[in-house]
Amino acid sequence: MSAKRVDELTTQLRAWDRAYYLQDAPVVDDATYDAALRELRELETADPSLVRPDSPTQRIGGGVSGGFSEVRHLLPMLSLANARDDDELLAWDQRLQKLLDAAGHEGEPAFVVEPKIDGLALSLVYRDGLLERAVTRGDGEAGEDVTANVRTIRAVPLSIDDPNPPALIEVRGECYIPLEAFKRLNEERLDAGLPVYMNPRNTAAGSLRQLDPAITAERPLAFWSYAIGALEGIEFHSHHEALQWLAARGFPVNPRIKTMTGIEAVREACHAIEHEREALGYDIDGAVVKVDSLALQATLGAVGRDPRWAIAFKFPPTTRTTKLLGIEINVGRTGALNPFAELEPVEVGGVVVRHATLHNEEDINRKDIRVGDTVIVQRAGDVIPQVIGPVLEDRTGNEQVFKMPADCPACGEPVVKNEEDAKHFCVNPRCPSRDVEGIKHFISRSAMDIDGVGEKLVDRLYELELVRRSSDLYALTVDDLLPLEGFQETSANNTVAAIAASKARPFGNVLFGLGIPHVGLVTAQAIARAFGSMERLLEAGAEEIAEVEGVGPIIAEAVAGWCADPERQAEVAALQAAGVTLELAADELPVEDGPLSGKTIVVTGTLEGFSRDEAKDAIERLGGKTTDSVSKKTSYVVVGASPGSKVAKAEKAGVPILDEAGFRDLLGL
DNA sequence: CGGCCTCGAGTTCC
DNA sequence: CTCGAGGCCG
Repeated sequence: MSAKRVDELTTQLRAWDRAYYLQDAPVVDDATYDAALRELRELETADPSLVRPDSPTQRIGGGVSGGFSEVRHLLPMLSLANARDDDELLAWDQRLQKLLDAAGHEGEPAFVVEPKIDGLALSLVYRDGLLERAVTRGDGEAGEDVTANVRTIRAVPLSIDDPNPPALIEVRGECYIPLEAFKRLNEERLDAGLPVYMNPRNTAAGSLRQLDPAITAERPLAFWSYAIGALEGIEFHSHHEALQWLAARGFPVNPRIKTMTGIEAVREACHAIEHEREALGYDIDGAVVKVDSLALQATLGAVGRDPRWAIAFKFPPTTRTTKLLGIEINVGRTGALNPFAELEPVEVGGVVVRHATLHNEEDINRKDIRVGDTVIVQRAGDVIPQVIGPVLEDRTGNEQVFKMPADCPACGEPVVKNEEDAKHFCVNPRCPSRDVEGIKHFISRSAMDIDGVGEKLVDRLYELELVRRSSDLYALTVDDLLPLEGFQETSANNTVAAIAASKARPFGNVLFGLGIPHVGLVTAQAIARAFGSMERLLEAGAEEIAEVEGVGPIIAEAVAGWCADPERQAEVAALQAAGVTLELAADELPVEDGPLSGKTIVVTGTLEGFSRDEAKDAIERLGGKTTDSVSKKTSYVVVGASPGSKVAKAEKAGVPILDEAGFRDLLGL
């Protein structure tokens, strides 16, 4: 009896959810909806055996979570290349046509054009039809597990409406807050005397990161599905087929998504969406164009992290005008003088902008930006604000043309500018600004990752002459910190401990932290692996350094020059004395005698189970070497999806070709 | 030598 | 995220 009623109520509530979120047409008032939900909850309380995992009452169930764990995506979530205007869109189409012609495809491909929702990308994994996991995009490789919070979003189905759901399907889409709901939310907050939220996107992001799902449940989050990721037990042939499949099974799919042929139709569709922008009821920042056929998508592949088969057509960003109060200069750790605009605060696209970068003197003068001008400020999406140019009609004649100072604003030494460089440089090696920025670089996440020492603290420690070089950090004591404002026994202890903990950072990160010009994290790690220790690197000459993969004469010279400087050598010695790791750990050492020793392996195309880095890591851990180009010396070429020209080259050179399964065998997996 | 790709450096805001 | 520059393939 009750079981039947539970079924009825579940079906009814789901239909209402769908009407509300999919057709944007609520068919019942809140009271009726709540009454049905309450009745269902009572029945379930009376007989807990009736509770189904996908019952509408089970949206808030997880309780308070203890933070969010990082989860690796089943397949990387790619980013999108941008087209800022029609020309760039047409250029993309031409590149596409050329690649397709080369691949023997005839005629124009079909495209799908979709509004690009300004929200947060999510990955929803359904196993056997039930929502198992929801993860934020993160860096594309791994994101945060927000399952408990996403379950509270009524637009997200807890189960797939299908009697025979696939074993596994990853649904991707955008979580967002509709503008109307956002306005209402802010009105409620005003009434309650709470501060209002700035914009829907950030509020949606904040809502998903709530530790208590009950709070997330109260936020008006919505969802559009727009892609499929990992799959098992089902196959699609085109993007629009996948979207239709989703729409038929209870997933919200944006009704403005259209399929068409020919770039001219695509262009018109993009502009049509742009014209509708204000009337949509949610924020968008462009249109996304995708090649419809999944086979063609595979043929086209990706460049870096951007798939070649899709592009984001960006709408011109929101712009505002404001007054340019002044132009200030930062001196970076490399000595580069970076001018930035001091602006009268102005709200652009939901954020108050006070500063904007101005790149260099030439750029400022080419745009004819003068201090005192009314300037146009632009902010695309949530990207860095830019000063586009002056409003010439507002000129009074009192504006000042900008000139880069002749002396460094931080140390007063003369500034140097080479003809061929765009930037001015302070070349004083003891410039305080360069020192401080160097220390900030040292503590940064990718370098020593010293939590508990922030930029402000570095500034203060430098002023107080407690820390003048990075190595001085390791001499800091609790007694040094206690007199500083904001430090108690506990916080001082934590800071000292965090600094000490950084001594164990891998050599590659330490080398990066030293701040050698042209040496970023990737290059630092390559050099670290090639030399094994700081000691060996210091002995090496430029020529030997240039043999490292990805290092040419310019970088090699920069490294050798750095190593030859007695002051740098003293700094290295101080770090050594402090106990900082200056050599590879045992598990990072090039394996002398592994199963792949002496083998050179090239990986091409996209592998299912490995990112490029992971594949490289796995090979190196077994003693093998990886390179990018196929030659007679290559032992194997590992070929993933959508490979490039390397396959043909491998065949020609008679190099054995492995697919992913063969690669796993090789690795002994 | 030209073009493509990858990497480095600096930046803003919450 | 973007711009510029270094490295490397063709």
